[in-house]
Amino acid sequence: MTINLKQLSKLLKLSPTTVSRALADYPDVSAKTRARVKQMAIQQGYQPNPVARRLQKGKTETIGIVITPEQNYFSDTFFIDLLSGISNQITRAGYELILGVASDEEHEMQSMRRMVEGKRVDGMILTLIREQDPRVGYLLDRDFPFVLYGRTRETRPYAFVDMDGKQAFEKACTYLAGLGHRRIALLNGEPGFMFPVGCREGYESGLFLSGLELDPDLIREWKHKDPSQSSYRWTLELFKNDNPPTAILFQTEAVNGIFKGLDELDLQPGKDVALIGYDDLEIARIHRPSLSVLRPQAREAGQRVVNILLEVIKGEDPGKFQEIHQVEMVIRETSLPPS
Amino acid sequence: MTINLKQLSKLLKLSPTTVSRALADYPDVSAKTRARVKQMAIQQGYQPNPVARRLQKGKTETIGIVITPEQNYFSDTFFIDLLSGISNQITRAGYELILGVASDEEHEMQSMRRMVEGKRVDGMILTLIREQDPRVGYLLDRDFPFVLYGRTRETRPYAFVDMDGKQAFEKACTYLAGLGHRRIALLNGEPGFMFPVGCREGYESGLFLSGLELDPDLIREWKHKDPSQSSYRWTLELFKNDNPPTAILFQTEAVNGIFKGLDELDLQPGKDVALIGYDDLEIARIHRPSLSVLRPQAREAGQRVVNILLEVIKGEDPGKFQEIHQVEMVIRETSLPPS
DNA sequence: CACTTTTCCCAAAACGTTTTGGAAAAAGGA
DNA sequence: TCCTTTTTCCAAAACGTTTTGGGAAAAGTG
Repeated sequence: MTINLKQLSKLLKLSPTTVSRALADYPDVSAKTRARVKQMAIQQGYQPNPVARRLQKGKTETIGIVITPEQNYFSDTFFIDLLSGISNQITRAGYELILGVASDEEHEMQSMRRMVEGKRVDGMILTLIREQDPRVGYLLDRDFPFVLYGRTRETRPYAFVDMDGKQAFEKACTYLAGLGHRRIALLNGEPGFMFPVGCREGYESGLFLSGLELDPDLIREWKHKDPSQSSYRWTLELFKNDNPPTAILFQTEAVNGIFKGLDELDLQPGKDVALIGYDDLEIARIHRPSLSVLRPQAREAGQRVVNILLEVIKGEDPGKFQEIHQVEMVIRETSLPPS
Repeated sequence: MTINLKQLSKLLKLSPTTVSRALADYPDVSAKTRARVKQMAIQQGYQPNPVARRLQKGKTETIGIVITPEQNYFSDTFFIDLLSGISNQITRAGYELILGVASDEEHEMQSMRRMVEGKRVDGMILTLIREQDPRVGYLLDRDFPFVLYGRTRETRPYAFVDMDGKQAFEKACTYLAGLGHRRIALLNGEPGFMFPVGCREGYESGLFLSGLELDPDLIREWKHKDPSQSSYRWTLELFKNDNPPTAILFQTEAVNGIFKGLDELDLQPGKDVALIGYDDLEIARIHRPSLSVLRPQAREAGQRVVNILLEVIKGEDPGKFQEIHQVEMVIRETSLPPS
C-alpha cells in the first residue's frame, strides 16, 4: 500500500541513508539530490513509519494524560478547552496524545504507571492536582518528564502551569466589597485538592484588603462527586444564618445547586444575592441574569503545558518552567451592589 | 533503568528467543524453564518494549478517535461515559487510545488522515456521524478497520454500534400520548447528522401509533454551536402558536434553553408542559422537577465499539457487526398528564 | 541396539528507520 | 602535477522485539 524508505531509495537509485538524510535536511547531501528526493517523496506519498523511527530514536514521540471523569466534574468548556490546546500543540510537534480514563485515584495512578513503566510515553501531563499528590513524587523519583496543570505541595523543583486562583478570588472579593457588600460567602472546591487552597487565600486576602472580618460560617466546600446537591444544601443552610451573606463566590460547576437553593428561598440571583463564579461555562452566559465570572484561559494554558513539556523532555531543567497565569474577571449581571 | 530482553536472557542464561517464547506461553519451552523465566521477569520488572514489538508485529496496537468539541456540545456525562467504556476495553486489550481534537469538519478529516496514512493506528472509532459522512467512504475505500458509534447512509457493509433513537422517541411519544397529550412537539438535533433522523422517525411513528396528526409547526431543530440559545428562541416561538403543545420531546443538551423559555412564559415544566429529554445528564436529575429522560447506556456501547473494532482489525467481516442498542426510559417528574 | 519421534532450545533474520564512520569523487591550492 | 580539502554519497550497525527454520538431546519403539 504505502511506500517504504527502501522502496523509495530504489526508485531514486540512491541508498536509504542518503534518502533519509536528504529528507532530514542534512548538509551532506547536495541541494540537487535533496530536491529530487523530496519531490519523489511527495509524489509517492512517502511518510516514514513512526514506529520504526521511534525504535531507532529511542523516543515514543508520545505524551500521556489521564482523566478522571468521576472526580473531575466535566465542565462543558473548561476541560475541553484545555484538552484542545494540548492536542493542538502536540500535533504541531508531530507527537501523539494518549489518553487514559480512570475512575478513581487508584486507577489514575495505575494508568499513569502503565504509561511510564511500559515505556509508552516520553512525558506526562497531570491535571486535578491534590495537595499531597503521589503522582508527583513518583515521577520526580524516577526523573520522568512531566508538567502539572496546577500545583502541589512539593519542595523539589518541577514544572507547572497554574491559574492564579488567589489573585482571581482576591479580585472578585475586593470588587464585591467595593460595591458595598459586607457579608461575602465562599463556596470552595473539595478539600485535598490544591486549587481551593489558592481560592481561599485570595478570598481571605480580599476580605482583609477591604477591611472585612472573616466569618467561618460563610465558608464551606462542595463535593466533586455531587456538585449540585452539595452546593444546594449549603445554600439553604447559609441563609438560615442570622446575618446572611449578600454575595457568594464559588466555582461555576456548583452554580446549579446555588440557583436551586436561592430559588427555593425566593431570593433572586444578582438582585438579592450577588454571585461571581470561577470558570466561564455555558450556563454562565445563557442564564438570566447572566453570571459574572472569573475566566481562566484554558486553551492557552494547554498550549503552554505542552511546549514546556517538550522542553523538559529535551532535557531542560523543569524548575525553570513555573508559570502562573492571570485570570480575568467578566462582569455580567449578577454582581450588583447590595440592595 | 528498566531491563531488556537481552539482559534478561543473559541473567537467565538462555537465548532471547527462548525467553520471548516462554513469556508468550509457546508450547516448545518446558514448563520448568517457563516458570523460571516468568518469575525472573516479574522479579526484574521486565516489560517488553512496546515500540519494538509493534515494529516486529507490524501492528501499532493503537486505536484512534477524533473529537470535535465545538460541534459536539460536550454533555457532561454522555460522551465521557462512552469514552470511559472505550478506554476501559482498549486498556484491557493492551492497546493504546490516541486522541485527536478537531475544531471543525475539515480538521476532523485531517486529523483522521494523519492517523491512518501516518500508520499511527490500527483502527478508528468514529462518533457524531453525519448522514453523508466522507470519513466512512474514505476508510471503506482503503479497507481500513473502523467502527461507527452511530450510522450513516452508506450501502457498503460496515460495522457500527448505534442507539435506537427511533425506538426511544417512539416509546416516549406513545407514552405521552397515552397520558392524554394530543399536541406533542419535537425539538430535534441539527440536520445533517444521522441521529436526528431516527429521532424524527420514532416521533412520527409514535404519533401515528397513537392516532395523532403530524403538525410541522411543532418540529424544529436546535444548533450544535449554540444549543441553549437556539432552543430558547424556539420555545418562545412555539407557544405563540394558537394551539400550543402540551408536551415536548428533545435532546437533554437543549434543556437549559427550554427551561429558560418556559420560565419566561410563566409555564411550569412538568405541570404546564410535559418534558422528556434524550440523555440522562446531571441537570436532568438535579432539576426540580426532575426531568424524565431516555437513557442510552453509553458505557456499554463504548465497550462494544472497542470489542468489535478489535475483531475487525483481526480480519473479521465488518458487516457482521451491526448493533442497535435499546434505550430505556426513566420516568421522573416532568411527564405528567396534561392539566 | 538402531531408529524414529518428541522435547527443548537457539542462531539468524526481519520489522523500517536513523546514526556512525568512512570512502570515492570533485574541487582547491601549491 | 601532486597533495589537501571539501563535497557527496553509502554500507553496516543499531534500536528491541518476534518469527523462522532448524538442531541437539532425550524419550519412545521395535
